[in-house]
Amino acid sequence: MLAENKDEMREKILEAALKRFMHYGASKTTMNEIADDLRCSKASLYYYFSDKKALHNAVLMKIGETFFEEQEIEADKDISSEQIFTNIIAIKKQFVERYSRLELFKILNDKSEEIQQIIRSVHEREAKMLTKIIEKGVASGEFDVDDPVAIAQLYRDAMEGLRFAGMSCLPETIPDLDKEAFEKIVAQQKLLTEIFVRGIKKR
Amino acid sequence: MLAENKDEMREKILEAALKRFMHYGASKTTMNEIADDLRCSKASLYYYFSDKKALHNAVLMKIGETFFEEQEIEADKDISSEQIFTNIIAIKKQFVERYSRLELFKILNDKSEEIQQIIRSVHEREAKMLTKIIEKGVASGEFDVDDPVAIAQLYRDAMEGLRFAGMSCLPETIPDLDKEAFEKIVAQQKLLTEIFVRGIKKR
DNA sequence: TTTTTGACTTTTTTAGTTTACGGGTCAAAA
DNA sequence: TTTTGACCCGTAAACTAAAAAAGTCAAAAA
Repeated sequence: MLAENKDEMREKILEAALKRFMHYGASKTTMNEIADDLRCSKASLYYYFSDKKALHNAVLMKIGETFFEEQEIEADKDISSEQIFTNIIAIKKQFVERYSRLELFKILNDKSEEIQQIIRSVHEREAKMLTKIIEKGVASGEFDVDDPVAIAQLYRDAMEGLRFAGMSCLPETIPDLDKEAFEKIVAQQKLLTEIFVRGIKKR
Repeated sequence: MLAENKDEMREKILEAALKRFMHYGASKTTMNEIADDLRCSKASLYYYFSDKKALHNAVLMKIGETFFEEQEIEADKDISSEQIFTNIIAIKKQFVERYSRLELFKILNDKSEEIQQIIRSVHEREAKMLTKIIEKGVASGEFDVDDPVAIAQLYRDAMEGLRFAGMSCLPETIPDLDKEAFEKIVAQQKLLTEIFVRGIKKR
C-alpha cells in the first residue's frame, strides 16, 4: 500500500496530478501518466476519484483554497483599503505566475454544472471579501458609497477585465502572457485601484 | 455599366457587401452572392477589390469612419467630461446593437498585418480622442492628472475589459450577448465612468 | 482604354470514415 | 478494504474525397 489511509492516498494523488498539470498542462496529462508516476494502476485512481473531472476539481479546490485564505488574511489587516487592494493584486500576481503552466482556463472552460458551481462560489467568496473591505471603509468614514455590493462587483469586474485589454477581439489562441504585457496589466490594475479608491472616498 | 465611375461602383459594392454581412454575417457571405445581388459577375468585384479581405477591410473602414466621427463630434462638445464619456458609451452601445450581426470579431480575429495595422490605428485614434478630453479637463482645472495619455489608456482598457467581466476564462465560443448581460455591462461602464471621473477630479 | 465576363484553376471547407488513444469498468487478487 | 490487469467504449485526431468558394485570365463589350 502506498499510503497509510484513504485521505493520505487522495493527497498523494492530488500532489502527483498537480505536478503533472503544472509541467505539461492539465489537458495533456493522462490518468495513466499520473498512475505511472505513483507506481500504481490507473484503476486505483478511480477508486479515489469518480472520474477525471473530479480530479481536476479537487486539484482546483486545493490550490484555490490556499489562494483565498491568503487574500482573506490580507483583507482583515488593519491597514488602509487602498493598501489592502494593492496587496491583493500582488497575491494574485504571484498566484498567476506560480500556476500559469497549469492551464486553469482549460479546466474552467468546460461548462459542466459542477465547474459552474465552483466558479459561482468563487465569485461569491471574492464578492463577499471585497464587499467587506468596502463596508469597512464605509464604517470608518473613509468611503462614501450607496451600494457596497455593486461597487465591489464593479471593482472586481474592472480588475479582471484589464487582463483582456488590448485584444479588441476574442483570442481563441490563448495569449501566453509575455512578461512585459503581464507587468503592464498589473501596473494598470494598481493605477485603476488608486483612482477607484479616490473616486469612492468621502469628501 | 452599373455605375457612372469607379468610385461609385466601389461604393455600390460596399453597400451590397454590408447588406449581406449584416444579414448573414461576413463569414457566411460569398463573393458570388454579392455579385448576384448586384447583377454583375464575381470577376467584376475583383476588378475593384484585390481580394475578399480587401473588401472586408473596406467595409470595416467605412463603418468605422462614421462611428469615430460621431464620437469625435461628441468629444468636442462643450459639456462636462463625465457627460462626454457617458454619451460616448451610448454611441458605442448603439454601434454594437446596430452591427452585432456583422460578426466584426471574425474579421478582426485574423492576425494579418493589414488588420493589425487597422486595429492599431483605431486604438491610436481612440487614445487621442480620450487624451484630448482629459487634457481639456486638466486645462479647465476640472482634473488633476500627471499623465493624461496613461490615464486615457487606462480608462479605455477598463471600459473594454468590462465587456469580458464574469467570464473567468477565455470563451472560444463567442458569447452572443443576450440583452440582459449587455445592459449590465453598459450600466457598469457608466458607473465606473462616474467613479473614475471623481477619482481624477481636482480637490 | 476601361470595364465586364464566362470559363477556368487553385485553395479552402466540409462531410464522411478510419483509427488509436485515453477514459472508464469490473471481476478477481492481494 | 484496497489494488490490479484485462477489457470495453466513446471520442478526438488523422485522413480522405467531394463540394464550394476564392481567385485568375484572355477575350468580349462598352
